[in-house]
Amino acid sequence: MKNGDGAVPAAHANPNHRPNIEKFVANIRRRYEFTPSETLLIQDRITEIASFTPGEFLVREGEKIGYCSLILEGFAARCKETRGGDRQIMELQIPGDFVDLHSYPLEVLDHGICALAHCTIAKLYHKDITMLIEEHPRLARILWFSTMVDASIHREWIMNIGSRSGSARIAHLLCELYCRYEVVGLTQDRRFPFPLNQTQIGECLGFTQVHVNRLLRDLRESKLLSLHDRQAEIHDWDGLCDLADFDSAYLYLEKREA
Amino acid sequence: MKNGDGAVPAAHANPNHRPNIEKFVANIRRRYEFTPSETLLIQDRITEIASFTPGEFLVREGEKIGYCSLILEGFAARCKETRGGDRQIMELQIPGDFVDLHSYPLEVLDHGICALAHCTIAKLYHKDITMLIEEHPRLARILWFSTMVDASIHREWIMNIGSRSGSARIAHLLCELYCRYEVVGLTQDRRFPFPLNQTQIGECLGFTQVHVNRLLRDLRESKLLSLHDRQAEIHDWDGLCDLADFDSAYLYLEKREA
DNA sequence: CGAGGGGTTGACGTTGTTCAATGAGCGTGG
DNA sequence: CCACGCTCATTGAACAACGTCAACCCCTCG
Repeated sequence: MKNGDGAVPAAHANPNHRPNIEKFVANIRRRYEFTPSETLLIQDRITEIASFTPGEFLVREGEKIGYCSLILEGFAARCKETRGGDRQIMELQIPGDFVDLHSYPLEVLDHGICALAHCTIAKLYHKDITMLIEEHPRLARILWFSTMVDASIHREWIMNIGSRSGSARIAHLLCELYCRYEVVGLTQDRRFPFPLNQTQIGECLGFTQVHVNRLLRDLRESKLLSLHDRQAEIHDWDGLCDLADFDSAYLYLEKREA
Repeated sequence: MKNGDGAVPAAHANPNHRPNIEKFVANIRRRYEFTPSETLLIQDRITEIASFTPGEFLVREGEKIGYCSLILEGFAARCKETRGGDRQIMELQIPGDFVDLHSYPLEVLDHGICALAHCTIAKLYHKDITMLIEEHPRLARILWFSTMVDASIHREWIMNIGSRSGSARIAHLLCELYCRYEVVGLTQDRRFPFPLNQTQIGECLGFTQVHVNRLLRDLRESKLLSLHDRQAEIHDWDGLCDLADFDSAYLYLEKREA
């Protein structure tokens, strides 16, 4: 899974020496003007790349770490463990997500971050973030905004789990991911990467694996969506949005001032 | 029902009269050093006070407003409406909460904020926040932190609704509120203000009013907690925490550096 | 070849919803 | 003052949604 489309207006003359953060930049540029030189500011603060295999934790619940992780490739989840040993997933993270930027103001993370597929991440140390935003207050605003979109996604998940029917919950999860993948250019036709098994889908939505299986069968038989080979395929986008009562406003995909 | 905007032409006609933001400051001082002069910085930017009656909206979903609301007195909720006309509550807000600080980075709010008891709020305009944090970058960090605690609370609610049993969900809700009320000095013994009816409790937890009624009966009969006269009374704190699997870490109540 | 991870299905128990009726408390207008 | 309408809490009975347990399948990997 290499960066297939080297599209970003060359901030990096030499891609071997700077990490490829084009998907993160795509997320920003969807909402703000963002120049190649601003991209460079961030790239130059990244001194470490790390990778994780499925099941490994990027950060553990309660851990105090001095850096934030930007996902370059792969798939991860914010999660907490219940007393009974089960797990609740509270957000899915895809390439381009600045997944634990929350730890910058919070210092200690209330939840863990677990790789669900092989992940490559870039580390940005808190002290470097501090320097960046002191020199470029505009970046502070953009980063703050980015964490507030996470909060908005959390709220929509509360809505999803608390208020929607079983199949609507799954439909909504897939609608969200489709929209987010589209921003970073990882959809083709109506397909996108979806490495979760049925147990993990259940951990997102508060269902057992068996129940997820039955709901997925319903969705398949209604010709709305299907899952194959760690990919999701949406067969009827309008029908899916309608079932899910999906409105992408909470993802804040529109361009803004400033 | 008229809009509460400017309903009260301000306890503010008198410029010497500064709004009482002591509960907000108590929230900050629980986590950060915060001087009286820093308190003044904020007080002097507050030019308007407003009040709202139960059921009125401080902000409507999708509304673009130019200010943030700090709750001085009362009780409010972040909520969204479902297609079916039902409502999901995603966070409860008490005095001292900077309830829609989220709108500062987001500009438009993805959810509404509804008064559940008579509320008095102080308005802080976005342009004034911008000036404040430009001149005092430390405030930016404190405000960002404050919004990240909201995100952490959202995550715990996802956990609550997605993973806990019926009575544990109610127990957890009450444990959280007790801890937050204690920070702002509004508990006495094991009692604190709790103006929600059973329907509204259901809107927080994804239950019907009828089911909430039965769960509350169970909690009462287990001598864990009871609700009277718009107040909650906890009879067995340890037992309640145990049932709820409650750990206050996600509220970030400890003092921090910087 | 067997072990192990994932998906699928059936039978049955539990949790939560729906519909409906009843009562307690409280404010309003006659 | 009482009668009335309103909100809120309470309870029962029928029903739907979801979980639990268990079996079985397919595929991959060693």
